[in-house]
Amino acid sequence: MDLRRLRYFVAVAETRSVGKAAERLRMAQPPLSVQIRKLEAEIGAPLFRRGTRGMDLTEAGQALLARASEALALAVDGAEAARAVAAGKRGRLSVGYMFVLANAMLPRLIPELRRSVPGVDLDFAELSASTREARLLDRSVTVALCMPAINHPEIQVARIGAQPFMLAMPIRSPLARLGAVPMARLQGRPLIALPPPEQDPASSAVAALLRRHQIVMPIASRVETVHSAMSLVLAGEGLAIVPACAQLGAPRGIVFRPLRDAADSIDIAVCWRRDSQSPLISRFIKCAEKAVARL
Amino acid sequence: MDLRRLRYFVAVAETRSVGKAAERLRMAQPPLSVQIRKLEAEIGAPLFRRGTRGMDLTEAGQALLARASEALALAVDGAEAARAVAAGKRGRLSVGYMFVLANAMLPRLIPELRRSVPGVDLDFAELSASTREARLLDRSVTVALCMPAINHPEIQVARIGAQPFMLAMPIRSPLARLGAVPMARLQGRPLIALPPPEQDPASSAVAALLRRHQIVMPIASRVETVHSAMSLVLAGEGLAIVPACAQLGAPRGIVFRPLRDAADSIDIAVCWRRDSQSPLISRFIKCAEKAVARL
DNA sequence: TGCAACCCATACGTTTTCGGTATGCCAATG
DNA sequence: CATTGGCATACCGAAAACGTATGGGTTGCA
Repeated sequence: MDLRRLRYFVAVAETRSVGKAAERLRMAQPPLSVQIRKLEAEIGAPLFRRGTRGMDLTEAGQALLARASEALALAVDGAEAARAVAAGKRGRLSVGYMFVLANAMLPRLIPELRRSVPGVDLDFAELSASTREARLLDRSVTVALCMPAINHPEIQVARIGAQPFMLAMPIRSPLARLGAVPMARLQGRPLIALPPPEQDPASSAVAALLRRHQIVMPIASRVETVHSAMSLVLAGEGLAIVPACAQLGAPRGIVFRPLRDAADSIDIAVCWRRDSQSPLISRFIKCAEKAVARL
Repeated sequence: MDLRRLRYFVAVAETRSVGKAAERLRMAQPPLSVQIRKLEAEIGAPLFRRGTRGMDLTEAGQALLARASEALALAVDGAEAARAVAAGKRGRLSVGYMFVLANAMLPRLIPELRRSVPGVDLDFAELSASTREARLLDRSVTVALCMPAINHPEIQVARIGAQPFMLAMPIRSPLARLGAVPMARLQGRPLIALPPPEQDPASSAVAALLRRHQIVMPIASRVETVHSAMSLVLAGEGLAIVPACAQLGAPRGIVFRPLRDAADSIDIAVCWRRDSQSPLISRFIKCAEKAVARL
């Protein structure tokens, strides 16, 4: 069963003539006649009644015509759909993000994406620091918004921005009266820490910052997520050093202050599998850069 | 866009391996590999990710796979449907019948047909004597139950039975007291006649019968249909000479008597276009013969 | 009645394309 | 480092399709 034969068949059925169909198909009449007869032989039944003025579908031919034209349409539609997906005009983009970035970026990013890649199904998934690599590698997300970037040979990274660290504290904290907090004032104060570096590289940046200024902060608690850290800060358990974007969506009762003398910042990056050549990725990066630019 | 390529593509997609797919398709691996690459060239985008352990669909490939397997299924289904229609296992049979036969035959015929050709859509249309040929020739009915047969070079006929003529009269008619009515008793009585021969050959059989017995019956009325004739008989307008099967479904108040000395009968026939080679026709004839046998 | 026009079918030679075999290349494995 | 597994490439023989030329039937007009 050959698709070309079906295409020929449909043409003959629609023009009710081998000659007309041959013209439409830009071919000579005899080979078309042969192909139609071969199709009939393959089916095992006549599909046309040959009259003196052209051809006329038999009942069997009508039964075939309905399905054949549908199959034909599906085949070309399949090719077009594949091309559209390859061109990034259609498809699915699964976006993973880390919670710290959600409140700051998603409200900008999502409308930007819808404008940039209409016709693409978007879905969003929050990633934890411990699973984000796996989610990219098994393709359950196509791109990930990370802070900082993932370091892995199979994963490619585009830096789209950076965030300075800020100190989060309860509003009643004495440090809250300062416009910017000198690093020295952190000495000895309890810290709400995020998971250790092997799970979350962000915490290693904080550790490096403190080490460089020779500050020691006892660890009051380790928590998994930034918003757990916020809860503990609010409860007065200690201070947290977090990227500036964490301010958005933080509970009332917590204030943020820049750290004087600390130029450290943490990268915001888009990460994806090196072998995902989807053109949606570069479009996504453009959108993410725009969303970051307005932070 | 070739259906064979799509079949190959689906096989590779499902087995996730060129080698395995080649085995399933009973062909060598290299030509299959070539065909897949040609398909990718035709689409203009890679459909698979080549890994070290087999092939893996890209997003574009997934988009194609869904449509391709559907198109494939439609194509084979189309071929099967055409074969089924050609074999009379499926399709449509449009049955025309003349009213006189309806009450006598349809109650037997329809269940017989449903048993004999399940899966075939049946539809029924009453035919008038004046249009039955045209309805066959333009294929708006496939077969026609006629009495008597149609005589036309394009129309083929199978005689399936015959009906003797009977005399229809009001129950109060003096002739109703006889078991069989001698032809002579018809002399001079008013006749309800059907359309003249060029429109309805049945009436010519009646005319021939009367002529042979040298009976003259003045024509009280000409009517189009047997059931109009029955109404006039009931109203006392005259007598009617009709095939025996007209008894079924005739109104109360009309009685039927055989005509003594009149061995004439009128054929019941199945008629169809000579070029309608549908196998449903021969099945229909068998069913009609069974239905007639029990009259 | 004869001739031209129309349409589909058949025949044959040329070209395209497909499938098989042999082989190369790369990565993973032991 | 050799072996294995898997896909890609090269080349050749075979099959199928296309085009041209032609036959045969019917319609329509002179």
